[in-house]
Amino acid sequence: MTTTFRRSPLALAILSLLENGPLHPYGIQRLIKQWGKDQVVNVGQRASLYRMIDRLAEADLITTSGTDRDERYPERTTYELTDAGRAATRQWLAEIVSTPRNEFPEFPAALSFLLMLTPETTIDLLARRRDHLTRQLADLDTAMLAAARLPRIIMIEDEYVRAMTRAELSWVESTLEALRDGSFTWDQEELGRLAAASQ
Amino acid sequence: MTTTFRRSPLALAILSLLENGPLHPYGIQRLIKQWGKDQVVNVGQRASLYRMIDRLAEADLITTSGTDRDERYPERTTYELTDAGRAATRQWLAEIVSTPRNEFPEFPAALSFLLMLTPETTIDLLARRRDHLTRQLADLDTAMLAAARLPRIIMIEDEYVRAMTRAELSWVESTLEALRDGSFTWDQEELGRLAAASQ
DNA sequence: GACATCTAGTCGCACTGCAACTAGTTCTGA
DNA sequence: TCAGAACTAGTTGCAGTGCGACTAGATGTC
Repeated sequence: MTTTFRRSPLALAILSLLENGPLHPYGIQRLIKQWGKDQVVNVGQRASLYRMIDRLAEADLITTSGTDRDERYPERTTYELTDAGRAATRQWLAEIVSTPRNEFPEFPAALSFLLMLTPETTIDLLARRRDHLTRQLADLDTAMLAAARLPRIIMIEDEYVRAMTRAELSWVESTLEALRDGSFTWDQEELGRLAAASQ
Repeated sequence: MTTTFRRSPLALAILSLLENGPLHPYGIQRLIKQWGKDQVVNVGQRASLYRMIDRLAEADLITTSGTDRDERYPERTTYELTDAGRAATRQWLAEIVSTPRNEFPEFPAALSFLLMLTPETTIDLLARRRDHLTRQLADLDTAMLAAARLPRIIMIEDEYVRAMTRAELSWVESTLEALRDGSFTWDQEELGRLAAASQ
C-alpha cells in the first residue's frame, strides 16, 4: 500500500520517536514534552495525536506490537515502526530540510494590511510585540544554557528558533524606531489617492 | 450575532480589501495577486476563498451589495463591509501584530529529528536549502526595487519577509560551515548511549 | 482550427485545531 | 483525613483548511 501519506510535523515526530523502540501513544506525548520538542511539534491536541497514530497504522507506517501491562495503569497498546515508516521518515526529513515552503504565517499577512491602522496605533502594537519577543528570547537562552552540556544536535532546533526570534526582534525594533522618529509614516488620504490612481 | 468568528489570514485579507469599496470574489483574488499579497495570503485555493466569503456573509461581517453586470462575463455578486466587519478587521490586526503566536512550521520540527540522518546527508540537504533561500532573497530584492518609489507601508511585509529570509540563510550558512569543518557532528552510537542513560 | 490561458465558480474528501467530556489515579495542603 | 488539583489515558464532534478535480464559457495564439 504505497498510499502516499501526506507528511506533517506530528507524523514525523511520531515516527522519529518510534525509532528508539516500541511505545504507546501517551508515552510518545510524554517524550515529546520531556525533550522540549513540544515547542516545535504541536502535541497539545491529544485528539490529533491519537488520530494520527491510527492513520499511520492504517497506512502500515507503524504496527501494533502488543500491549504494555502496568498494574497501575489501564492496558496500553504499543506501536513500532515498519520499514515503510522508517523510509518515510527519511524522505520527509530530506524534503523539509532541503526545500523551504511558504506556510503563510499570520504576522506578515497582517503587516500587509497595517495601512488600515494609524501609525500611532501601530507603534503601540509593535511595542507590545517587542516585549513578547524579548521575553521569548530570554526563555530560550535559559533553556539553552540548561542544556549546554548536551551534544549540539540535541538542541539544534532551538538554535534555529533563537536566530529567527532574534531577527524578528531586530526588525520590530528598527521599524519601531523609524515610526517614532517620523521617517516612516502614512495617512489614509495619501493612500486613497494612490489607490484611485492605480485603478 | 456576535458568534465570534475565528480569525484567519484569508478572512483578514478579504475584509481589508473590501475597505476600498464593494467587490466580487474573483476581483478580490485578482487584487490580492495584483498587489503581490499572494506571497503572504494563500488565495491559491479558490475553494477556500469562496467558502470564506460565504461564512463572512453568514456572520454578517460582510453583506451582498448587488451584482456587477459586465456584458462579457457572467453576473457576479459583489460584497461590502459591515460595521461589524470593519471592527473585526481592526481587532484581528491588533491581536496578530501585538502578540506573537507559534504556528509550528515544519522546518524547526524537522530539525529536531535531524539526528536520524548522518551529518553528511545533512550537509547535502542544507546546501540545497541555502540555494533556494538565496534565490528567494534575490527575487525579493528585485520585487522591492521595482516598488521602490511607492510609500514604504505598501511593501512593509516584504521588508519583514526579507529580513526573516536573510536571517534563515545566515543560520543555514553558519551551520553548514560548522558541519563542514567538523566542529559540529554526531553519530548514532553516542546518541544511543545518551538515550539509554536518560531512561 | 487546435490548444492554451483566463474568467468564474463548484464539489468533495482528508486532515487539523479546538473544545468538551469521561474516568480512574495520585499528589497536596487545610 | 478529606477535598480538590493535577496527572494518566483516551474519545467525540465540529468547524475550518488544503488540495485536487471538474465544469464551462471567453479570449488569445500559433
